[in-house]
Amino acid sequence: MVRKPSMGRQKIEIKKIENEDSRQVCFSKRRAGLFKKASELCILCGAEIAIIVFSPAGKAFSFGHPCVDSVVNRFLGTPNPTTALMDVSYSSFHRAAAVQELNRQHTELLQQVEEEKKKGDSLKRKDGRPGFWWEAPVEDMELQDLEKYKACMEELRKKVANRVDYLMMAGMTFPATGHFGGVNSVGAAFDPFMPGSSDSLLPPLPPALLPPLPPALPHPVDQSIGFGPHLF
Amino acid sequence: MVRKPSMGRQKIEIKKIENEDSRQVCFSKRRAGLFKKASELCILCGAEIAIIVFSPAGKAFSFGHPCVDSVVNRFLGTPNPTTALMDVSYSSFHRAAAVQELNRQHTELLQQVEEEKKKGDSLKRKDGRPGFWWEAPVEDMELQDLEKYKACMEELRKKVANRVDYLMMAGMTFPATGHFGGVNSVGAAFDPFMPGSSDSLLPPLPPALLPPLPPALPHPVDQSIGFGPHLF
DNA sequence: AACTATTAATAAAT
DNA sequence: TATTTATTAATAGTT
Repeated sequence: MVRKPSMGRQKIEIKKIENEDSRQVCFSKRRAGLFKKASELCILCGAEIAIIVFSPAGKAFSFGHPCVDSVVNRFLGTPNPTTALMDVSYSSFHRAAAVQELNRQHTELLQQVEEEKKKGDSLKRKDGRPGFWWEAPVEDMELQDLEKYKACMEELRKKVANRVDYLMMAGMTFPATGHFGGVNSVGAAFDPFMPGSSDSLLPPLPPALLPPLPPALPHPVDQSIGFGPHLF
Repeated sequence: MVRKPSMGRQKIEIKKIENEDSRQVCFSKRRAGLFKKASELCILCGAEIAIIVFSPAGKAFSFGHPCVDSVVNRFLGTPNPTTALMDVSYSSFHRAAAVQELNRQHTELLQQVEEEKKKGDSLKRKDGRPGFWWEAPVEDMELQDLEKYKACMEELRKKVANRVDYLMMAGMTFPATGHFGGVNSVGAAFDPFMPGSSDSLLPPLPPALLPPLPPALPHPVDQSIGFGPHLF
C-alpha cells in the first residue's frame, strides 16, 4: 500500500480565515491548545489564570484555575478572603475601570441620542415639512428606538451601580446564580491540581469536558432576550 | 573554535518548577507565548478573548480583545442593551452592521500589529523591550510612552468618530459607537452578520498607530497600579 | 477524529 | 534580560 503523504503542517498567515469550516476547525484546535498552555503555566509556575473565549458564533468557553470567578474577582477587586492585601489597591483600579467603561458607554450613548434628536428635529421643521416623505417615518422610528435604547441604558446603569455596591459591601464572590461554571467552562477538567494528575490528564483533553456547543446561559448572544432574572 | 552545543530544548515534566529563577523565566516566556496564541486565535477566527494571569507573586497580567472588561462583562452577563432591544428589528440590524464594520477595522489594526511586529523582529531589537505591547506593567512605561499612547488614543478616537459619522450618513439607524457589547442580538441563526462582533473599539489597541513599534504599550486595563518591587 | 509533515514554541546554555 | 540552539510540542492540510 502506498502511504498517504500528507502535506503536513503548512505555514499560515495570521489573518482571518475566510472559510467557515476551516475557521471553526481552527478555532476548536487552537482553543484547546490555548487552554492546555494555560494549564501548564498554572502547574509549572503556580500561576492563577482565567480565560474567557467567545467564539465568533458567540458561544462562551472558559478556563480557570483555581476557577474563573475567583481570578476575575481578584482582578476586578472583589473583596476576597484569599486575596493578598497587596492586591487590593491594584484590583480596585480594575473594578473602577470596568465600571468606568460602562459609564463611558452610557455617556456616549446619550450623546448619540441627542444628536439623533437634533437631526430629526431639523429634518421635520425644514420647509415646514417633516422631510421627504419616505424619510419621515424612518426618522420617527429611529427616535423611538433610541428612546427605548436610552431607557434601557438607564436601567442598565442602575443595575450596574447596584451590583457594584453589592459586591463592594458583601465581599462575596460573583453571582451565585451559577453563571460561571455554567457555560463551556473548563476548570477541573484542565485543573492540573486534580488529585492524582499532573501531566497525564492534560494531553488527552477529555472531549466530554469541552462541549463544543451546549446552550449557554447568561450570554446575550446565546440568549434570545436580554434581561433575564439572573442578571444582576 | 569549539562550538557551543547547547542541549537545546529538553522535554520537561509538567509539574511545579522548584527553582525560583527557572520558574520566573518560564513564567515570562510562557505567558508571552500564551498571549501570542490568544491574539492569533482572535485574528484567525474572530474570537473575543480575555485572559487574566496572576503570577505567584501576585502581579496581574492581562490580555483582551477587544478589551478585558468588555469580554468579562459579556461573560458575566452584563445586560446587553442591544439584546434588550431586539424587538426593534431595523435598528438592531443597522447597528449590528455598523459595529461589525468597526470591529472589522479593529481586527485589521490587530493584524497590522502582527505585521509590524514581524518587521520589527527582523530589524530593530536594540533598545526597546521585545515584549508584547499588551503586557508590560505600567511601572515599566516611560512617560514618553504614555504620551504617545495618549496621542494614539486621540487619533484613533477621531477615526472612529469619522467612521461613525459616515455610518450615520449612510443611513444607519444607530451609529453604534462601537462600545456596546454584543450586537449580535438577533441570534446566530437569524443574524446575517458575523456573530463575533462586539464591544469597545477605542481602548484596545492603538499600536498600529504607533511608530514602528519601539517600546511596548500596555493595554489600558493593564495599566494598573504598580506597587513596589515584585518578583514577576 | 486521526494522521504526519512541518512550523512554532521553548528549555537550556550564554 | 536577550540571544542562540537543539529539541519537543503544536498544528495545517489531508483522509
